[in-house]
Amino acid sequence: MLKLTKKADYGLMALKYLAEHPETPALSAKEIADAYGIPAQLLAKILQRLTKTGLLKSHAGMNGGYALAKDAEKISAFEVILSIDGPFFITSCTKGAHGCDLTPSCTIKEPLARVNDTIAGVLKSISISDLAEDGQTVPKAAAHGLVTLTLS
Amino acid sequence: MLKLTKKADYGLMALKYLAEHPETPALSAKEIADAYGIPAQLLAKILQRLTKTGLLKSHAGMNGGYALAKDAEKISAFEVILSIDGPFFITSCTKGAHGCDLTPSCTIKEPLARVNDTIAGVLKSISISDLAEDGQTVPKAAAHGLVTLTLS
DNA sequence: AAATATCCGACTTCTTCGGTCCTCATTCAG
DNA sequence: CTGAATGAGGACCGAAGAAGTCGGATATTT
Repeated sequence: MLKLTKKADYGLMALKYLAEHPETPALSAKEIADAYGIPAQLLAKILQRLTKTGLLKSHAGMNGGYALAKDAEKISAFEVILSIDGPFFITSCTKGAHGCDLTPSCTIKEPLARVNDTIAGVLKSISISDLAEDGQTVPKAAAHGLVTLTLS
Repeated sequence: MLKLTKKADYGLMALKYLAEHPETPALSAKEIADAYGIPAQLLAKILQRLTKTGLLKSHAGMNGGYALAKDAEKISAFEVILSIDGPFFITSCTKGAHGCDLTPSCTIKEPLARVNDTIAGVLKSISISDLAEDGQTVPKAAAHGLVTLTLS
C-alpha cells in the first residue's frame, strides 16, 4: 500500500546511474539494466517515457543511448514519478473533475488532499543528485526526526 | 499510483461517521454502509479488522454494532490505514528484514525512506476528529504552501 | 550492408483489490 | 426457548492494474 511502482523505482535508479556517470556521452538501456539486474526491455520503455517527457535525451544507433537532459540537481523525484506513473492522488476520488461518485460523503477528502500536497512537496524537494552522491550525504544518525511539518 | 485503497478510505469514512454520532451506543455496519452507499459486507470486514486492532469496540446481537474504542482525537489516520492495509513502504524493498533482492544497488532507498517517514508523520498528525468536524476547519486559502520540510 | 540502438504497440502473466457468498457465533426481544 | 439481528470469518470470484515479453520498425554508426 502506498507504494511506488517498480517502474518508478527503476526510473529513479536509472537516472541516478546516469547522474553518476556524467563523463559518458550516452548509456544504453541495456547497460543500465545490466548494472542493476533489471529487465532490459522493461527499462527501455521506461527510459523512452522519460525521454518523451523531456527528462532524458536519447540517441539511436551504435554507441547511442540516453543522457540526462538537464542537471541532476534540476530533476526532481516528483517529475520522474509523474512521468512514469502519471498523476497520483492519494484518494480514489479526485474531487476535481467529476467529484465523488459516492454520496456527497467525501468530507474526508479535504484533509487527505493536504496529505497529498505534502507528499508531492517532499518528492519535489528531492533531486536525482540527492540520490546519486554515493554513500550517505546525510548523517545516518540524523535520519529520523528531521522533518518539520506545519499543518496550518 | 501511491493511492490509498478503497478499504482504507471506507475505514476512515466509517470512523468519521462514528465520531459524528457519539451519542449512539453502537452503529451497525449496515447503517454506516447505507449512509455512504458502500457495500455493507465489505465494510463489515473492514470494521472487524479495526476491531481486532483495537480501534473499535464491537457488540454482537440485536441493537449491536460498533463504537470507537477511544476518543476520536486519539485515533490517527495512520493507525487506521495501518490496520486495514498493513504496513506500507514507499519502496518495494524494505531494506530492513531481507534487504534488496536486486544487486546492492538500492542506494536510492535511503532518501526514499525519509520520504516514507515524512508521509507516515503526516498521517500520524491527522486524527479522526480532524476528519469529522464538519466543513473546513482549516482555512481553504491556507491549504497550499503550509508545509515546511527540513531535510537535514 | 551489418551491427547496435532507440521507438512503440500488442500481448501474456501475475498479483492484488474490490466485492460477494455462505456459515457460524453471539446477543437481545418476545 | 426461539428467532431475528448482528458480528466474525473463511472461501471464492471477477476486474483491474502492474510486471514483463515479443516482434517489428526506424535511426545511426562502422
